[in-house]
Parts: sequence; structure tokens; C-alpha cells
Amino acid sequence: MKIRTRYAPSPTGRMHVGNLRSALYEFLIAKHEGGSFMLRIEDTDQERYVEGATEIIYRTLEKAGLKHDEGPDKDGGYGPYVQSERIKTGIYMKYAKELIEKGEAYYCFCDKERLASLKTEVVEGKEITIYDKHCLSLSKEEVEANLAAGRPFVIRQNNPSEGTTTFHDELYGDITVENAELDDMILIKSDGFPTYNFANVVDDHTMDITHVVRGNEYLSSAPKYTRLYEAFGWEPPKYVHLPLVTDVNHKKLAKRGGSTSFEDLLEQGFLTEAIVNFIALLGWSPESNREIFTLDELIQEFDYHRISKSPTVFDLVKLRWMNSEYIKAMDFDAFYGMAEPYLKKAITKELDLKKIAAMVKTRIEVFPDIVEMVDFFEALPEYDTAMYTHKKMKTNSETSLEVLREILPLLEAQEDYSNDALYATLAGYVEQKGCKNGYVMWPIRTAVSGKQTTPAGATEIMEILGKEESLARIRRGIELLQSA
RNA sequence: GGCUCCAUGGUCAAGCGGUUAAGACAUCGCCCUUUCACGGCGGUAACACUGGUUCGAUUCCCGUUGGAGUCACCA
Repeated sequence: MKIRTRYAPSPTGRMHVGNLRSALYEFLIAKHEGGSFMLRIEDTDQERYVEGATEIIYRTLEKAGLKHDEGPDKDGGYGPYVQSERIKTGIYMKYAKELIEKGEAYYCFCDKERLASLKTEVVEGKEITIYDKHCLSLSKEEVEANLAAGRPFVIRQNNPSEGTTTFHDELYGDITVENAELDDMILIKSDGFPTYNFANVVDDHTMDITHVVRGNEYLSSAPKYTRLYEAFGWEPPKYVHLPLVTDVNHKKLAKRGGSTSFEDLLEQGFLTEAIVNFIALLGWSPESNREIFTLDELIQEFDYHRISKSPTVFDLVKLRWMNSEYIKAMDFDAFYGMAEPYLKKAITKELDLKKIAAMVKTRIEVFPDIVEMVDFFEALPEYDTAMYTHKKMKTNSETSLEVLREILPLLEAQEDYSNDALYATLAGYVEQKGCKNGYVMWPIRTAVSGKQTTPAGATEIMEILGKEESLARIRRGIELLQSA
């Protein structure tokens, strides 16, 4: 049978990398086998709905290259694909009533106060409630009367209090729990909407989803879903619970706080290809040692049996490295297109930005790095003369002053300020002086940049700066060294 | 706290009874070099702890410890 997977987000904001990874794995599992990948919007919680969040989902999936075969915008015969629209078809209520008929569910009229009285206070301020099946004992007549009186109700799953329930996960194997541990969770809320727990099962089944792929925070509720499948007499799908993605403190990535949504990363200057590549490796590894993959290559390679079980720390440092790899591999024009805004942010003077871009291309990890790297072209920063001292170059304030003084007339006389010509001049000086290259290059580069590190050598910098500015900066260097 | 899951270097992670326990990021050192960077080379660094099973456990089983998740009319 053809594999069908689905990504079923709720429109509550930006997609963090954990969600995106779920979507990616769902996509890859389907595509690896030539199956289809579906998008379903889970908006049964009207209170949490965030305006524009659905658009973010579309935009993110599209940017990441995760094209869905079916979805709200692409009917594949299993629609509607938005739960709030599915509600209108009456499907959830119909199935809930079927369960009531079977004795697998029941009406519950308990109000908030009674529920609150069931709460048991436990550590960390967490309140735990186990419903006591109070309304299960209501007679058919009592239920009818309550319904007729218009009393608000919910529909609850009726779980057995004895025995065990076992389900199979493709990665975690068989997991068994005591039925007594299973709370009678709410299937239909008092507003008539289904809960996620119920809608999910009904939708996955009626939409012929073959592989339910989701984060393992759902592992503990999976037995209840299994009970639902059993109650309906439906064949459960294959489950693939994904290891958790955590922050550096090993805590589950929060939707709020932290800046690990896909869009945040984009804003921080990461490339979509690098992000996708990186999150593919968050909990999965290929057979080979390769790490750089295009999406198509991932489809080829992705075997979900190689997904690991232990949680994964989202390591921004390694993402930065991977991003730098992608930047280095970028076509120059494409790179320039993305780099230009940052170059212009740092430089307003008429300088050769393309040349500067080329310098910076192999040295940045994310685009915003550019600003700090090239701002010295715009204006010579304040700097400490201590920078002229470098033990490996065998330079210090005195030697630098001497070199700059001696080199100044040569540069003043020089007409050709191309990198090669400048280098030839300096090399000639070095030879005549009988010293190491760095002995003269270090002070010049320092004088001309005022920086400890630069994206290029002294002569390249002078070529871009031009004669006038280069000389001014060297004179300034001499001035500083003299007064020091 | 109950339940569930997880456990190889700082991080990701290979390994699926016998290995000098890969590789990547980070870190450190060296080389190269028109500084730094890039690049090249190399180093430091791990099987959480007990018992078992076995001729032999990182690998299988039990327990301990540690970590995480979950316990809503949220998804």
C-alpha cells in the first residue's frame, strides 16, 4: 500500500525547528517510498488561533521545499483538510455517538467546580486530575433529560479500569500500559468541537494515513488513541514517534521564548537549505558519514529505521558551521544578492562592494556577520596602539613606527594602487630590509584597518580604499604611534 | 508524585557479542599564509553504575542512578 503521511500543525504562530523537523521527516518518509504527504490544519481550538498563522505554515513549507500532495489548497479527495471545516460535516459527532452506542464513550455533565474538586495537588504546582467516571453511571433517562434540558456536556472516552493496552511503535517497539492509568479523556468539548485527541484519530483513519509520525511528547497519550482504534474496530496506523529536540539545557523546545523558529533563523541570516539539511540530521543519520545533503538527496537516503531514540540538542554552533559551508558553495551572484543589504548597512562610501563581498564570502557563517567584518572600510575605527605588537611577527610600536615612516614615501610616490602593484612595492621593501613579510605587512594592515582581524590582507585593503584614504590612515597610524 | 521513554566525548552521532570504539561541530596545537580567517595535518576528549547471561559485553537481561516527556473542555 502506498504510504500516506501527514503534517498536522495547529495555527498558533511560527514553526519552531522541532515542528519543522516533524514535517520534514513526514515528507521524507513518504517521498522515500514514493508515497504522498498531506497537510492538515488542526484548528479545533478557537481560542489559541493566531491570525496569519496558517499563512506562516504554507510559507514555511514552501520555502523549505516540503511540497504537500494534498491539503486545504490541493484537494486529493480526502477533504476538507481543515478541521474546523470538517466539524461542519458532523463527522466527529457522528463517530462520538457511535462510541456511545458501543459503550466506549459517554456523556458527561460535570461542571468545572466538580472537576476542580477532583484535583490532587502535587509537586511543582502541577495539578493532576483523574476523572472518576461519575457520569458513566447516569441512566439513559437521566442523560436524555439532561440533554433535553440543554445542560452543557462533553463526551468522554470510556476506558477499562483493568487489563493493559499495548501499541507498537516502529522505533520504540511495543509499549504497554495499565488501563487503570488511562484517564477518560474528553472527545467532544462542550462547545461541540472535538479535542485534538479525538479529531486526530478520526482524521488519520478516515484520511487513510498509513504512518503517523510525530514528536514523542505524544508517546504517553498513544495508548488512549490505541484504545480508540480498538473501540472503533479500526486498524491502527504505523507509529513513528520522533525523539525530542531540546535546547542546550536539554529541555523541550518551547514554542515561545528562544528564537528557534524557522523564520527567526532566516532573520538571523541562515539559508533555508542549510536549515533543512541541519534539522534532517537532528535525530537521524545516514549510513555514510556524509553530512551535506540536498533535499532530493535526503529523499534518496532517508530510511526512518535509522532515526535515533534519544533526545537531540539543537546546536546552533553546528548550524552556523553548516551554514558557512552552504555560503561557500553558493554561486557568487546569488551570494551577492543576499550580502548586499548587509554591505550597504556597513558601507555608504563609493567602494567596490563586489570585491569586498568576495573577500567575505568564505569567512562568514551567517550574513549579519558581514557588517562587523567590513565596517572598517567605511571609517577607521578607534584602536589601541597595542595592536601593533605581535610576537610572531616580531613587531611592536617602535618597529611599526619605523616601518610606517619608511614605507610612507614609497606609497606616496606610487600611482598604481592595484593589489599586485602595491604588493610588489612592499615586497621590494621587505627584500631590501631583509625581514619577514609579516614584519611590514602587520603594521600596515593594522594602520589601514584599525582591526585585529580583517577579511583581507593589507594590500587588498589599500586597493579598495584607494590612495588618498590609505595614506591618510597610515599617517594617522604614525601619529598614534608617536604620541604613544 | 504516578506513568512512559531515553542513556557512547562539551554537542550531534556510527556501532547492532570479539573494533586500536568511526566521523562531524566545538576546543587545542602545528603547518601554510600578505595578520586573522580559509585550507591542510595532528592532539585532548566517551561506552553512567551495579549485578547477571556468555569463552567474551559498549552491544542482551535485571536493578540503581541520571535526564527527559506526559498527566487540560491545548494541540
